[in-house]
This record gives sequence, structure tokens and C-alpha cells, in this order.
Amino acid sequence: MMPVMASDLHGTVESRLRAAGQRYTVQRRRLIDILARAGSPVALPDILRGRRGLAQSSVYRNLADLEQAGVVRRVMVEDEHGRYELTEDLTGHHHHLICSSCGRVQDLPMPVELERTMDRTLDGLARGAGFAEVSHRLDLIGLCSGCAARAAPTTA
Amino acid sequence: MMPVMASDLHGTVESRLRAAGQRYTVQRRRLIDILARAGSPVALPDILRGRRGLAQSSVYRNLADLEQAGVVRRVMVEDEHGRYELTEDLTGHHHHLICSSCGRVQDLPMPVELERTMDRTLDGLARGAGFAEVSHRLDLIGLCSGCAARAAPTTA
DNA sequence: CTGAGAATGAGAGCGAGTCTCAGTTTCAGA
DNA sequence: TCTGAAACTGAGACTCGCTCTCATTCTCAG
Repeated sequence: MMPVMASDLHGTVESRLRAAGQRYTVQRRRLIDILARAGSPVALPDILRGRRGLAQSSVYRNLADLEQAGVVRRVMVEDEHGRYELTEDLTGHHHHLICSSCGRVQDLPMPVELERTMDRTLDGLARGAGFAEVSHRLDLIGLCSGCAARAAPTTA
Repeated sequence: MMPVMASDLHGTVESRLRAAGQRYTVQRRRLIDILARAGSPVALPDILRGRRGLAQSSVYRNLADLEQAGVVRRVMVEDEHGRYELTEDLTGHHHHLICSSCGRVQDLPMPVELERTMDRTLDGLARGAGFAEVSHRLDLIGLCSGCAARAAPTTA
């Protein structure tokens, strides 16, 4: 599955929204822009910060609508806030690298070969347990360079 | 890393708590029993249900203390409730099979071989991105047999 | 036994996320 | 270009998972 080209992004989003009987308004377009530009899952405060004039409730509502339309996905991290990202058919399959100390999240694409091996094996396992339509979610959790440095400063 | 034997479980928990200056009280022992018996991450309502006489606040506090002592881990699912399980050094490394419809979570051990391959590759990837002390979290998300049946009843 | 410190229960408090509702915008049809 | 029905928006009330507070109870070393 090829990720949608950046130039097609808005068109794709719009058609999916319309299919759900919804409009692609200015605010929703802004949200998509923010998510597309971020390149990693974004928490609500990040969206509101510096974007004075967005109502919190509207942002949540719009993110929910976009999720409903299948263009946005909500990611759970052991953080206080939920985070949002574009769905994988818009951005390509990827995983997350999460800092256990500061909570920073960044995208991490994976070698196709490992991905394929994993997929095959996992699919078999899941089927064995009676599950269908299986996808997976893989997060790497560790200390980002910044936090690691702060924890053991240069060992000098 | 060998999982602690069931018979040693309480002893291990007790010594870790004491090392943290805490006591292994009756209520905490009950919690550990519940988690050990469940075999999959447990949400708070499951703990309170049928266990009349446990104060919600005490349960949360104890789970936090047990997490602090390194014997319990909090698992985030896109569910409304957080879930708790024993740490992997007590139960062995495993992953989760999550039903996207009903939210049911069950443990899923993985073939050692794939696990090893993944570990090596992921460790390299994470190091390349400047991360240290990396562990991973892998969840399979799909439709459990019950929900699948309900969605497409017997195609008769 | 005793008392100092840890644990507990009840309920107030906090905050992320949702709901409500009145006012605004959009757009198909005339 | 109008017009009205339906979608969207902002503000704030509200919900609810979880945490904090505090007075009481339990635990255990001495």
C-alpha cells in the first residue's frame, strides 16, 4: 500500500470526509496540515499552543470526526495526553520511538524484510488464538539522547 | 531471564517492597494474587467487581506502590481504563492480543527466534536514532472470535 | 506493651476529554 | 444572487478515571 502523495493529501481527506457526509472546513484543513507537518504523533496542547483562537472542544470534535472518516488515528502513550497522527495509508507504515523519561515520540520506519517476517509470524499466531483482521502496533521505548545525557552527564 | 516461579512470587514481591521501605500487606497480596491468576492485564473495575470492601483509592495507591517497587506494570490500551499486569521478570516476556471491538486483552508469548531477530534489529535502529536502554512493546490488534462471529453471523 | 511510621477508607479535588446549545458558516437548489 | 436546511463552531458545563488529603487503623521493632 503506497502512501498518498503529499499533493493528494487534502484531496483524499476531503473525499473521505464527504463520503461520511461531512465538510472539509478550514479548521479541519489546518489540523491535517499540522499533523502532516509534524511527522510524529501530536498531543492536543501542541496543537493549541501558538494557535490561539482554536477552541479546545472544536479541536477534539474535529479530530474525532477525522478519525471517524479514517484519516486520523489516536495513539495511546503512557502520557497524560492522547496523541494524534495521520492514518498509515496516508503516511506509510511505521512505528514509534518513545522516550520513557520525557515522553517525546518520533516516527520510525522499519526494514521491509523484518516487517514482512514479523507480519507473517504474527498473523499466524493471532489466527491460532482465534483473532481475525489483525494488524500490529510496535513501539520502542528507551531514553532519548537528551534525557540520557541529563541522567549521566558526560561521566566526567 | 527466567520468570520467577509461582511459589516464589510472594517472596519476591515482599522483598522488593521491603527494599523500598514498604510493607507487604494483606490487600497488596490480594492484588498480586488477582494479577497472577488473571494471566492478562486487568482493569480496575475487574479488580473491584466481586471484591466488595476494597476502597478504589487504596487499590490505585497500592497498584502505584507496587509499580514503584517494580513488580507491577501499567499497560495503556485505547480503552477507557488503564490496565495492570505483573512485570515481565515475574511472568516472562510476552505481548498482547487486543480485540479492537470489545477491548478484551490476552497475553501472547512469542517464538524465541522471531523475538531474538526483532530485538537485535530494533536495538540497532533505536541506537541509530540516539536512543539507549531500549525495550519494546508489541501489540496485535484484531477481532476476537466472539466479535467476529457477532459481526458476520455464520454467513448462513 | 508501646509508639512511630506505614496503610487504609472516604470523599474532595484535578484534569483530559465529551456534551450541549446558541450563534455562524456552508452549499445545493431556486 | 438569494435562502433555508444542515453542518460547523466556541464557550462553558459536565463526566469520569485517577490522585490527593486527612483522620483513623494497623504493623512491627524495641
